[in-house]
Amino acid sequence: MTYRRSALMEERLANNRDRILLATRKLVSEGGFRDAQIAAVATTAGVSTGMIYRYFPSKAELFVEVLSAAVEQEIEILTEIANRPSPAPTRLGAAVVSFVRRALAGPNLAYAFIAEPVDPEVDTARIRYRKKFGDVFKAILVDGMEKGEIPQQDADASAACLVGAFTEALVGPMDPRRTTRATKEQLTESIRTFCLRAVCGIWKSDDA
Amino acid sequence: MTYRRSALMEERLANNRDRILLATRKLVSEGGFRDAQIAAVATTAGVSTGMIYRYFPSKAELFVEVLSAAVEQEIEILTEIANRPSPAPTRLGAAVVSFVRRALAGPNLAYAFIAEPVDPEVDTARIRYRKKFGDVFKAILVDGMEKGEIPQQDADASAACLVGAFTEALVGPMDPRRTTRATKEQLTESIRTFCLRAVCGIWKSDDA
DNA sequence: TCAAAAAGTGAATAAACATTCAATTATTGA
DNA sequence: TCAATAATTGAATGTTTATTCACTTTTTGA
Repeated sequence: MTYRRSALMEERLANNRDRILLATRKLVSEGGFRDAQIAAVATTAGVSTGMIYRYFPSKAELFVEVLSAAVEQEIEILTEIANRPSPAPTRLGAAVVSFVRRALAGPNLAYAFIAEPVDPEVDTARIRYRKKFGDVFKAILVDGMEKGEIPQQDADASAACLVGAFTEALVGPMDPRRTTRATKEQLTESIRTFCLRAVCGIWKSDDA
Repeated sequence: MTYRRSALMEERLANNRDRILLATRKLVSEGGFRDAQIAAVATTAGVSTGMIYRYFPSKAELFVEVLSAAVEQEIEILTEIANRPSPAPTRLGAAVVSFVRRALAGPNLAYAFIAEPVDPEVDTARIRYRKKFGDVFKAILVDGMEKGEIPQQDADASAACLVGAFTEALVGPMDPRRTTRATKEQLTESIRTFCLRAVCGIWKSDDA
């Protein structure tokens, strides 16, 4: 054989893959899956369309990987909050605020995460990830109920409701461009209050 | 002129239109907008594809009309509940339960209402209708706050959260086919509890 | 019954994209 | 430098559907 991948080449390949993922993520963040056609991804990543198929078997799998990476990162952050030693309501509020702040901060995948992707394969993944997302909140609820910090309730239903509540409040009403910092903080606070009261009955204000 | 529409003909035309709308609604209920291709709609309605374009300028406008009719009917029911003389929390709980029960009862547009349609034109309509939907709940909240039945809160945010909460709880977790009547009632109750506590702090149980 | 006008049909057209692949360029080790 | 191999390209292909339109059938009023 007169060809074997050098370390440099290996790196360049990995680089290409990352560039494609990044480009996809960017497009999806800005305009949803709708705007992330293969041609657009290729242009944004600075590669050819054929290139993309060297790294990903199909558009659907590319989308799934983008979604998965985004959700896993998000879940990691929220899990850290969920495992803190503070009281369950405090952790829950902190988790909600953490997610909402990031979502309001700039273009992100929140919308694509909620919305229905065109592709059934991606859709399946999306539902799975939403469920996983809810599980973080469910864990806080279950823990809080055990410790008597949160009243008894249907943890599955409450977790789903929580996820629905703060995602809807984010997607629906706001044009992200015409929103000041203060308005955003106000909305964040309103959502936190809603979510805390929803599961605790009473709103507690301590941050974390 | 040797042709003018007779009353009978007029009726048949209206009938065709309705059949097309009904067929679209059926397909969307069962498989989302994805499954409602013009060809499928035509077959289901028992007309030709060309026919559809005699009654609707485009697929998008057909979809919007289906969505609009469904939402308006839903809003009418909920508005009636919102205008009852009972205390605001009672009305709110009743409205939530009313919507959830219908959604769980069988194939319906709940999913399509929440999910992202493929077409931007339909998407715009969808967001508008979701907002309208939230307004019914907002009205109950505002009224309840005035009467001191509901604690002061950001009515816009709470309304959005409510809509998100009960729609998510409906779409996410359940396979409608593998769910018993009892389970459905249980879920309905869990959602009601969540929503009531979310805006009132305390859960009251009276039906309506 | 007849001709004008409209309703109705569905095969053909068109547009939008994902995917492929023959050809080209780059990399590697000898 | 060279041949072998891999990476890369982007025009061509295939697919999926909305939409159109030339043609057929039905309806209407005289």
